[in-house]
Amino acid sequence: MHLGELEKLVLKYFWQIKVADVKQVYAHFEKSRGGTLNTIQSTLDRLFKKGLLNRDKEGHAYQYRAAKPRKDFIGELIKDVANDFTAGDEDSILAAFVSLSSELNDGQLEQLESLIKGYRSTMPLDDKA
Amino acid sequence: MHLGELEKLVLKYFWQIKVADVKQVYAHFEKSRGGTLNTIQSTLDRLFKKGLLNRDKEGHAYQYRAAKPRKDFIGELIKDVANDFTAGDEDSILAAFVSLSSELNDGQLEQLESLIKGYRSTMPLDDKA
DNA sequence: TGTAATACCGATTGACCGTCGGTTTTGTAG
DNA sequence: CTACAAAACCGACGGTCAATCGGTATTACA
Repeated sequence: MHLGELEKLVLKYFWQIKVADVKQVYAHFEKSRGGTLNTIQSTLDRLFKKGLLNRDKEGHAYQYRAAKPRKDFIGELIKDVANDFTAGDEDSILAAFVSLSSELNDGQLEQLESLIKGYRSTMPLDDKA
Repeated sequence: MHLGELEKLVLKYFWQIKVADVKQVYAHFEKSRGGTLNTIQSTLDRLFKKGLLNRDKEGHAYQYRAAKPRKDFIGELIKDVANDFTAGDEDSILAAFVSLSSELNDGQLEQLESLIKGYRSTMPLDDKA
């Protein structure tokens, strides 16, 4: 899944704002980067067609929403990266963790460790996920 | 850093093969996907210009090598993804871990945990990395 | 120094994003 | 029910970039 620069900005905006129609999105980006409402329109449409935004018509305009939480989306993208570059006989997700780990300092490692403990106590018996 | 499909394949190939010249790479991909030697040539050149392959001339031909280990490269890509989609006030790398964590099953969590223990004992005093 | 091997250059095609003007559709007010 | 305004939709264009490949320049070595 490849996203353009504006698409990324818009998606990030939706994770903050939860719901918005085209005019709201346009109002938000107008000052910071110019462009016309139509540009935003087609960007929302492209994101919708990519399955990254949902929408339902409410009165005149569509109300758009992020189709999935940011965490899920980032997780998928990372999985894609890992799959793209990991040999078929490896655990690509674990490989991704290993790759990322080298970027961590000690404090972050601590946080990560407790994070994992949290996960393991939350779903201790689910090993077929 | 955006890579095309062939570029990804070639890069993966180099992580296996370590060193190769254009003819070798061409020989490898000729059967599986066709194309001409020139296509491989320009792909290697593009990867070289992107800094993903190194090369030195040896006799007639360049000998190409991956410029960095696979793990480093994946780590960077993941960092990019995290930065692209994480709000400025967050720890994007940690956020990436959190995102990825939800993809893990219990067995993988165990492996990850011991992995982290390994890291922490390897560099226990380096908290400014 | 000639020649074959190789690198380099340039052009083309096909995606895809950002951009926007113009037209069609549609909700709603009167 | 109809007219109007608001919004969606369509189509086009420019720019970027990967893949492709033919042709030309370069170069190592016999």
